[in-house]
Amino acid sequence: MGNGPVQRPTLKDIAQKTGYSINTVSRALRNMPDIAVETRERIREVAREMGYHNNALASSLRLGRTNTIAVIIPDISNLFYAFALVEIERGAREQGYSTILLNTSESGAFEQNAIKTALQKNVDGIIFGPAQQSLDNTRMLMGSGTPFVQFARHFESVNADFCVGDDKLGGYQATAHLIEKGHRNILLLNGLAAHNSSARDRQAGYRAAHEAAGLPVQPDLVREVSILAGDVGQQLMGMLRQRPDITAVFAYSDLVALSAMAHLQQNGVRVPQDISIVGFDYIQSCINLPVPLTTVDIKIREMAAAALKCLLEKIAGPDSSKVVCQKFTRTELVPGATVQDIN
Amino acid sequence: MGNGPVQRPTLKDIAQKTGYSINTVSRALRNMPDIAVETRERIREVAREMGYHNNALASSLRLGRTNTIAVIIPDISNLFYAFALVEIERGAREQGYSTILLNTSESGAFEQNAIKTALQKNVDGIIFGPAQQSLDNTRMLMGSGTPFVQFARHFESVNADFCVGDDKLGGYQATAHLIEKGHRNILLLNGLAAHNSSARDRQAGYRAAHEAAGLPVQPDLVREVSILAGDVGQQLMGMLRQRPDITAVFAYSDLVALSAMAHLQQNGVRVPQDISIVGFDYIQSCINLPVPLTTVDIKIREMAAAALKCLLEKIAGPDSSKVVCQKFTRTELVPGATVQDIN
DNA sequence: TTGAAAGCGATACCAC
DNA sequence: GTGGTATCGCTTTCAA
Repeated sequence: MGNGPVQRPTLKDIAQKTGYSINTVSRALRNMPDIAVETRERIREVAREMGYHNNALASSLRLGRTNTIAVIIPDISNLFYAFALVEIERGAREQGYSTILLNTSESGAFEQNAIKTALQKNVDGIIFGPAQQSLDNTRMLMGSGTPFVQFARHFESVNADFCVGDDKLGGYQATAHLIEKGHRNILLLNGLAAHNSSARDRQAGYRAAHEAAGLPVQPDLVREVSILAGDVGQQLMGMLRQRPDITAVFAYSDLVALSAMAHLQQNGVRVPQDISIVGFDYIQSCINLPVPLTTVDIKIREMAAAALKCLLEKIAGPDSSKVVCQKFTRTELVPGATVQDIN
Repeated sequence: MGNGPVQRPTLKDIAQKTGYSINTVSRALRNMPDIAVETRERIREVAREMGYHNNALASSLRLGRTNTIAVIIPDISNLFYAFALVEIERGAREQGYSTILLNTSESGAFEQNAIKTALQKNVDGIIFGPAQQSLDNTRMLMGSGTPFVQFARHFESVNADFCVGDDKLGGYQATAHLIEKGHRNILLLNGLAAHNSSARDRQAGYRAAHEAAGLPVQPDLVREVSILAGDVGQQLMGMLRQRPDITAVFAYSDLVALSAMAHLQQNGVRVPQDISIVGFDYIQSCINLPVPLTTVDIKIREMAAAALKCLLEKIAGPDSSKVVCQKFTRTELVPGATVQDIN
């Protein structure tokens, strides 16, 4: 019979073993200056021997601070969010914070649970990539008193911090690029605009580019696909049958664009000879793909770093309800080899 | 002057407002049966009004359980780990656990800190994807009493739980496939084998396939690249200059393979006409890429699910030092379009 | 059915 | 320099 799981040693245990009080042990381990050097060394040595680790639960309870932030995002398997997370986690770690990840799968219900979990765990702050199924979750967050920053998407209707890309500009750049290359019938394979500020803004940019060029926006060329499920293929191939005059696709994201390309290829449609494609996000800034996708750089790292910086400022600041940062990272067109000049 | 950050309400606050004791409030909120229905409803209503959230710090401290697991992995921006994480996070959430993510960037030092953080936060268990810079960190984990499962890579020299792919089998399958298609000079673009059981085992498979076919292993055809940095290009192009008789590449991972393809393309080398490529991981099971890469399915989801299941069993079980699971997920060759038959 | 009090492990204030 | 003691917010005996 084993002697059961070994209990982790506590300050008390060290105190008993060394003969000092709990208080002294605590101060010694934290390198407080008012402890005799010998005492400190002795205590630290015993602590090491016993395999002592500070119990963050107890510390945090006492200190009212967990040195933990939560990252709540719609889909960690989306490279955009994955890369953002890397940046956030790294930056947070450097500042002494650990990161709790909560994935919402674009679901409002999961998101609500995620927020509750984060609040219950007393995180010091939250990087919040809203699924935007409803405003309620954001309101809950605002009412909680916990500092948070909206990331990648945001609600225009509330006054809160955000770091997002300039989606309208990006949508404009992508579309204008295609128009410039002679394309007139451009399919917008958008995300679900009803619930997604990025999708809405990119669409606004698409529209603006048409207007600037004196071209009509053709409503049937604006389609929405589920970003997650990847039902891109059917939508796309269906559209191309209906409107064989389509010569270009502006995709909501690089992932949608890549998925579209995969389906086109499977159906013998060549990119860019038959169809031109522009994506969004520039995930190739983080990963080497053998597909030189023309896309819009949304500055993933910059956006992530800005969001973290903003959050840490809010955490340090006296008033978490004060808006510190409402930032649009400036997008940039990245030419690749997926757009054909048909002029 | 604002009235400062609003303090989160506690049981005490609710007790004062309702006139009941802290105890009663606590029991009411947890739906304990020995509370009058009216009392319970009244209390729950007030709690809702006040925006009460259970303080998990205090609960956990008292209960000795955090309902949190840590995932410690080398690189979350690697799609293999990203997809695994999605699976783990989802499964954990379904079982009432939240997930702390700790990224080690393949660094032993970061890994040590990550483990300390996890232990200090009293996570109930750890999914541990070792960077394998040294065995020390794993030993620390074993000595901690906290249940953990090695994920994706593992140390053969210690008796602990793991869920990994059958890397040797996979390496064999990939290499045998190339040999079968007539390739004789196969470049292995491996990870750093000194510190990585996957790299070692895949190389062993590469070797075994050669032996089974009666072919010599050519030492200069085995090269190691940094998986992270992506110095794939230089290594690869250099090798091809040195050994123009190379007709195929077996890459450590799909990411390395994709990166290799990108560089080949930039240098006018065609895949598969000039060079055949086989990858590893089958990330296309999770993402739609317009590159039909021939690869080895390592069963990401299955592996992740198995690791989580194993961990939860250990958490529930009486003795966390008892080894519950040492699993190799069976790999499978996935034919794509990046291998040329040159027979 | 409800309340009082102990205790989880750590930190901070105040004596000595 | 060092040691008591209250406290963080919650759960759990044990009484009433």
